[in-house]
Amino acid sequence: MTRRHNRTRADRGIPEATVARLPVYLRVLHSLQERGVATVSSEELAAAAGVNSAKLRKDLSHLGSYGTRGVGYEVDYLVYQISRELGLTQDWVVAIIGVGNLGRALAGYGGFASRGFRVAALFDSSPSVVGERISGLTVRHIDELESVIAEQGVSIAVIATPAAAAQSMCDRVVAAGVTSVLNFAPVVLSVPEGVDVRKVDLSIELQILAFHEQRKAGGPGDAEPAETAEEDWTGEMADRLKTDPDASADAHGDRQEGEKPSGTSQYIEAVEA
Amino acid sequence: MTRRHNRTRADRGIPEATVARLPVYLRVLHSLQERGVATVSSEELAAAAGVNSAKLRKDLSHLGSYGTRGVGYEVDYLVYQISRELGLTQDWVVAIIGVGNLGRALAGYGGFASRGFRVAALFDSSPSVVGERISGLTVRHIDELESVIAEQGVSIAVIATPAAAAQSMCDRVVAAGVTSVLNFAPVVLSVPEGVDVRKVDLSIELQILAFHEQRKAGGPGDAEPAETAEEDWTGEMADRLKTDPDASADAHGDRQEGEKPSGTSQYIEAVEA
DNA sequence: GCCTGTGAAAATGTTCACAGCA
DNA sequence: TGCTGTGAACATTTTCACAGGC
Repeated sequence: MTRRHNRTRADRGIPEATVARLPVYLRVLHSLQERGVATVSSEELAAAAGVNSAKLRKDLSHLGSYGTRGVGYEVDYLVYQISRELGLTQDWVVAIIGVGNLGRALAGYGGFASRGFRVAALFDSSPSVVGERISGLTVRHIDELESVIAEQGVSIAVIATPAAAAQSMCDRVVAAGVTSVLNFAPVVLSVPEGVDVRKVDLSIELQILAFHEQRKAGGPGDAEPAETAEEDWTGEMADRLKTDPDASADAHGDRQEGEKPSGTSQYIEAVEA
Repeated sequence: MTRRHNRTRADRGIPEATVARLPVYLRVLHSLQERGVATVSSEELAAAAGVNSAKLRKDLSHLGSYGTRGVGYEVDYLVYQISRELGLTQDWVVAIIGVGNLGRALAGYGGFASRGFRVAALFDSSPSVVGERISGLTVRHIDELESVIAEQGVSIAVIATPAAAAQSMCDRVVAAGVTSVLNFAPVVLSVPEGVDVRKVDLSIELQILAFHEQRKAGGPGDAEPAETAEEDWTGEMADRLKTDPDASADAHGDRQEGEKPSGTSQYIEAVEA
């Protein structure tokens, strides 16, 4: 009883794994539209999306029976169905918090244009940034956060502040009514029930790649797989691994990293385009 | 028989889901180190990392028995073990391809400093960018890609080019010897066996949030769950959904999007003022 | 008594393989 | 014949719950 109606055809319960792939299918379908392709088979679509065709068919079957046996899927129709399922047939109002290097890149990113998202406001705390015009928007001071979010009906906030400011900014946007947060700061945000958070994190991605890269060579440290517990561990190694960065307070508030490696601070994560 | 040695204690087969979480634990542990915390329980660590404690314990158990019953885990030691497992006790040489808004943000991102990653080169094709100095590095022309990758021993490439250039740049870095790629361009990259690709994609994340956001309101279109197949579909809706953006070629080669709402692009620019 | 490490159960996700419709 | 839609097998991941060491 997740939703009000009694389960129908496609059922309202689409698996998370499927939801995460629908945007990929949609992107491929869009480019097929551009190339004037009218129909596509699960095999072709799957190949272009980088998944196996059985998986693609099962994914699409969760939305309903939108294909034609012996033929394939009609591109336009499928685009419409997936868009509708993802909620892209309506507009979502987005606010970007933190206008540093990353925030600028995001604000200037035409990808929001991928229909469905409208960046309505940019916020920063630094006087040297507030008032600046970026991609057609004037950067506002975070003091205006609550009022602007309410006025504009922002429902998605993109947090692109330094790690130290992320949680407090998150708390504020949530208190102001935002129910979805996309976090680019390298911290684990905690939010109340009912609020969704997704994170994008460059250093995590790099570390995962490093893990596999190491495997291609040969096990951890590229040496013996470490048999016993204490093995080659020495207290002094702890120091080599100490100079942390992450959650370290930025002393200040909302300046983005990059320019000056202020103290030990660094980080501010990832991104996207 | 994944690796050469016969399975030992921790076994070389760490689940992917676990690998993806280790960096998060590591980040939390680093901040505990900074705060001078010497020991932590699975409950505390899990809470800070935003996961359930049973999951955390199982994850760590894949690395070995590094905890003490009745006590918890020694922070320094765990940092060392996770770092080693992730391959962060050695340095990985990184190259960033594409120095647009995003590439700059990435290049200036101190997060690489999180030990283990060293940005050794920046590449772009635009004459107006080549030669520029960013974060201590001089931007090189992509013609030098192959030679620099070989010289510097780059093993991880970060692709921050427009969608249209991504696959060809990927092919080149792979041919030059790179075996791990972090892709920020909105395209599905295809690579030969043995090469790892991870993607970071803003619009996909936003779309996933939109899906859940829509659910909080009420089903697709916020209207009837669409009973029959043809339902409210009309051909004209196809047009509303056509003017794609994403995979659309940028005509040029390596300029980042944002500045010029090239052609059909919408939103972003016009919005607000 | 407290907290780790882990079997076993449950849930989720993937792949196979084929029935059945166009 | 060709390709979708889907049961059923398989694989992975999560969660439970508790045995056992400190």
